[in-house]
Amino acid sequence: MTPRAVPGIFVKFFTSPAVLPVLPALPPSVSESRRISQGAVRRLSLYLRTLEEFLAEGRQNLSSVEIAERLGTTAAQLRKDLSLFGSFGKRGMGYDAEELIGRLRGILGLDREWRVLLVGAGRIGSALFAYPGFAARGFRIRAILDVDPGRMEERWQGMPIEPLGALEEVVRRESIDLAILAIPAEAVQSVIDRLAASGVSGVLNFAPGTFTIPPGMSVNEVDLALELELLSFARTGGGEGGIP
Amino acid sequence: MTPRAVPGIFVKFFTSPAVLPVLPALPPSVSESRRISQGAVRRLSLYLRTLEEFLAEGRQNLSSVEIAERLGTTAAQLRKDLSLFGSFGKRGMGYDAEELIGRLRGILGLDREWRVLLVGAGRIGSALFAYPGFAARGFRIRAILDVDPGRMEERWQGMPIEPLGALEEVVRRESIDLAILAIPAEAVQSVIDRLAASGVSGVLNFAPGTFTIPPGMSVNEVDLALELELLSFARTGGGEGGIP
DNA sequence: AATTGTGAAACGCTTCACAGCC
DNA sequence: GGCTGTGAAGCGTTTCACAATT
Repeated sequence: MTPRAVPGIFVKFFTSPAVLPVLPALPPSVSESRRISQGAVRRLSLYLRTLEEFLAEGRQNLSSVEIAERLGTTAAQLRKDLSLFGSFGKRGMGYDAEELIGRLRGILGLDREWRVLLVGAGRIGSALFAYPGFAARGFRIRAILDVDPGRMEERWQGMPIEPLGALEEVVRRESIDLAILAIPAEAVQSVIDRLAASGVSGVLNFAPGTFTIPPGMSVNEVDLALELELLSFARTGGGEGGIP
Repeated sequence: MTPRAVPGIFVKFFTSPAVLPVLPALPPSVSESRRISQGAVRRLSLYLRTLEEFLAEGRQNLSSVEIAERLGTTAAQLRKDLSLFGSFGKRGMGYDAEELIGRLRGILGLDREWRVLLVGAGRIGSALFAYPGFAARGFRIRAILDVDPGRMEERWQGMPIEPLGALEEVVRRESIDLAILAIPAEAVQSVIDRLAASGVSGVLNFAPGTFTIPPGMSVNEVDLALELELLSFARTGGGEGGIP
């Protein structure tokens, strides 16, 4: 009788597979609500990364075929994905790398800074704190929380580790937008609820489990063991298992 | 002109979205090759986790509705997924938790030990080395490699950090099945190639980038920044960006 | 009476193919 | 001539609904 449960995927209001709601966004006509699949959003991120690679190589003008080829996808897929948000190329010419990068950043919400709270200062928390990929995309870790009072003396790059009890205060003080949860599964539900009550509506969670997501909140789950299980399945070939 | 490129997904021989090839597996008739979607495999992992939760609570007999409800999916989806591999329930009765757990473990290849090589002893490598979720699923880290010669004095839980140059020797010595890559993106391609040449055919890679996957190899990419970008997209609502 | 397993229908995503534009 | 943007076709996945089974 779980009131609102959620799988290893994520959610906002949700329908079944993994769909993010999107407001007008204005491509075809005017005000018209659509839904963008998680797959499409993931691909937009990959297009952005690939364009940055090309730009670093000095390639300014690119066709959908070139971009798609490098990524191992198809040009039609790329053009269809972009067409969900507008029309960013020139017929006969292709795309301007710099311009498309700017557009994608805007679409993905990467044209601003995101103020991030790290909850959990264990090994995973420490690795994420130092992960350069976050800062490169505008995600700034502004505060660190941990349950263990023994950690309160520590400073990470000058940043104090504050007690979990201070969550609400810290969220307010630092105007936190998003939280990263690197804590044991047992602690996740309570932290999610407190974050939601404090107005934080985006959470990246690394502890596997089934949680109830408050309405309006987006939770993205990363289950590291599950990612390895995909490989054990692939290497096993589906495993015998069979039917009697 | 990349010969064989790959997106942020994974691959074995692959078709477009994300499909794992599966040998006979024997449900419907007999020898007949099918393909299981990555989504279905992910859900099987989630069913397994949920059944273990139920079993820990003392619930032995479960209906598809109960399992699906806890996970936030539908009973039809669960039954369809299971039917890809056989028929594991009793009509009118539901599923026996213990038996279905065993079947799922077999299907996912979790009924054995996997000998894992950790490449990269930086912060992420260190977090993964200590991650308890891997051991709980039978993934045993048997060796650690790093480029930095200064690390060679260290012992992690008694395990030496060996030089990257010893990769081939270590793979042979420890009969490595799978590798986890926690190294800079620049180093990934060469390590993938050397692993493939040494007979390691499953890789979990944490460095974002576009790589060429040798035939027969499965690579699963986890891009931590991309997981946060999904949240920035969700919170932005697709972002203005708009069309001129 | 309850619940599975599964064809068939519905749905959504990907690919095709070409009109429209540069 | 070359390449984008997009309706329509194709295809895979999810949902429905019911016959089969305990």
